[in-house]
Amino acid sequence: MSVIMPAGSLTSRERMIRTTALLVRERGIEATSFSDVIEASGAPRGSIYHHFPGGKSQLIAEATEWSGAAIATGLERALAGGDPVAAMHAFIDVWRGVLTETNFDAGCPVVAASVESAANPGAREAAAAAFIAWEEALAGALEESGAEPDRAGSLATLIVAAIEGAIVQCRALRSLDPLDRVERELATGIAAPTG
Amino acid sequence: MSVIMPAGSLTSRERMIRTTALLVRERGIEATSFSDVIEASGAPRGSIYHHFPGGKSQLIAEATEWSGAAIATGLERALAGGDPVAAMHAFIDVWRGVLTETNFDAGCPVVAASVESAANPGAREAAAAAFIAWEEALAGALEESGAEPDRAGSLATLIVAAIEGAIVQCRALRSLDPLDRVERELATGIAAPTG
DNA sequence: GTCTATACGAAGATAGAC
DNA sequence: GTCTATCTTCGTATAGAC
Repeated sequence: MSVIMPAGSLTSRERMIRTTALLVRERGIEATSFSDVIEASGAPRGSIYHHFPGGKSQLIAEATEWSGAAIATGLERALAGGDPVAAMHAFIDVWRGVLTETNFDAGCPVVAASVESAANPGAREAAAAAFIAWEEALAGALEESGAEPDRAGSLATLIVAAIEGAIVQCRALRSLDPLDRVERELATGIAAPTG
Repeated sequence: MSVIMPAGSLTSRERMIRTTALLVRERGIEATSFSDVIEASGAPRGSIYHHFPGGKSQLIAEATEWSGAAIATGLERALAGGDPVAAMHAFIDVWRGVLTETNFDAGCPVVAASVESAANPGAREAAAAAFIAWEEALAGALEESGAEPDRAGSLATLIVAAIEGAIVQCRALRSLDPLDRVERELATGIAAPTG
């Protein structure tokens, strides 16, 4: 890669990774082919194995890693406001946007990586790392705003699991209802933690 | 199909559907081929398009439908005891068994149907029907045991979403921790519903 | 870094015999 | 209801020129 990299531009390699992530969140891993990535990204066909000598496994793993990091960044930005409940609403709003803008065709690429991890161990590892990173960020924010350290971790896992599960349901039902319901229940549960 | 059907036996067609469901929960839809189903079920190759003239789309849709119904049956049986919280624990225990017995290779086939629904509209519809059926059963039981009708529905959605999301995380992490944490949080949340 | 050409296998699907 | 054979398409991956 050249040392000169104008701000805002993307290398062919980066475009391929982003495009792969976008395709995977709609079709899944196995249904996303090199041809699809080439066509959608405009990347040159001959450079696939130059940039990704490990072939599709490597491309998928890197796309999953990129997705996990991108989502983590968005989550951390929301959490920086200091209010975990408000951050959760903002985070859910982003997913609402993804679902409606794609007519419920897109979901979370990290979930796809887990569901189709049998032939993609690298993607599975990247998915695991993503879940851990998201939940650590959430748990830290929950603790800072007064949650018992013992419960912050499990509450963070509940939030991530419920949102991801709701997204899956939204895609199947082609409706935002599951996400709306989960948001409502999570908000009351976090605001009034008992037990 | 013959009229004579000894109890406990399965037709070739039924075996194919069950086997497909088991393969899909491990590999996903796209990574499950006819050859895999033939080999794993022992079904004769020449009968695929006899039983499923709609090809793979039909087989996948029927396998998703069967999975949804099987899980609904298990859930309703657990709920028949009259204690929704106990039923939830029992339900989660079943998933713990699936995860450990398959060394975290298997998840929920209905989730796979949603994630890979782009090329499988029939599977998507079957997944949607499954989610609705599970949540109606849960919501009914929650109402009967005293939950406000208004909240029973959203609580049922939260439970299903959280468990499904936890299963996805368990597969990625190869650990039961996410399911354990979600179970704990759900139990306290249902036992002490505020808001 | 990108190109073309191609090898090679596997997939879903169909036809026609038994 | 099941078999074999085959068609066609598409997938990943590689080789070697530019």
